[in-house]
Order: sequence, then structure tokens, then C-alpha cells
Amino acid sequence: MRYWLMKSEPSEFSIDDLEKRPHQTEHWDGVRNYQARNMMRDEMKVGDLAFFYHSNCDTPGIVGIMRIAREAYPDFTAFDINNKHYDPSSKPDDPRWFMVDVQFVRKLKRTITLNELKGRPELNGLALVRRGNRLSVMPVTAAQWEFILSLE
DNA sequence: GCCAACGTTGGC
DNA sequence: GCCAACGTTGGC
Repeated sequence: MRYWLMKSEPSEFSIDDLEKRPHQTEHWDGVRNYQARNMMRDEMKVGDLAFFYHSNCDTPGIVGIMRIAREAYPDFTAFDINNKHYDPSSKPDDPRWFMVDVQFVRKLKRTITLNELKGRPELNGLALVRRGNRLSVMPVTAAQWEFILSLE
């Protein structure tokens, strides 16, 4: 089993939105970065756990935990011309973009902010705290996972 | 294959 | 809203 961190802008889709979905499950659409796609498509497995990270908001940080509930399948929002993530180069018979389903596990007792994660030697190598990093899906080691939860 | 222009991400 | 840091695109 592996660990992950996945970013979402809470104004688009927040941990509270996920909690309220039927079965507390939703597809994680809109990833349009090859590195992130490859990790979702090739490495994420049902049962993996992921941090839910709120980006581009007042207090960026980790707000909860979710579980991968379905392995990668074509991101159909890329086929929908009315969707903001529409990509004409992704075709139903040759999809370019993929998504997984995620299921709510729990919220953290508090937001573990990006600010307090930065500069922690335990998190050296975590893409999130590397300067200029924009990856929206990234792997987290077991040690990094445990350390972050110990801050809760 | 190079690289300038452009678009996006996301912290601040 | 600004802008640095990237990733992608497309002309050559």
C-alpha cells in the first residue's frame, strides 16, 4: 500500500464537498499534467491512502485523508466541450487523461499548513515543499506520512 | 531538437 | 492581483 498527496482548490472541490458526496466518493478529475497522470494511471491502487490538500486558498495545507476507491480510468471531463477541463486532443478511443475515484476517510483535527511543513528536515524530498513545485499529485513515503500525522 | 512565447499553478 | 516557476506549444 502506498501513500499520496493530492491538491484541490477548495473553491472548486473541498474536503467538505467530498464528505457530502453519495458514498462519500467522487472521481478526481481535471488532472492535466503528465507526471501526475502517470502516477495516478500506473501506480495508484485501491486501498492506497492520500492526503487531501487545499491549494490556492487562504490557508494552504493538508485537511484530511481519503482512500483510493477505484483505479485509473479515462477522465471523461476531457471529452466534454462544456467542461472547463475539456481537452480536444483526448479522444474517447484514445484517452490522454485519467482519473481515480477517492473516498472520504476523515478530516484532520486541524489544518496542517504548508507553512509548518516547510523547512522540516523530515520532509526533505517531499515535492510539496520544494520551491516552485506545482505537481498536483505526488507520492508520500510512509515515514513522511507518519511524520505529518504526528503534527496533528 | 532548440528555444521563445505563452499559459498555468499556486503562494503570497 | 501579482508574479516566479514551470510545462507546453510550435516555428524554424
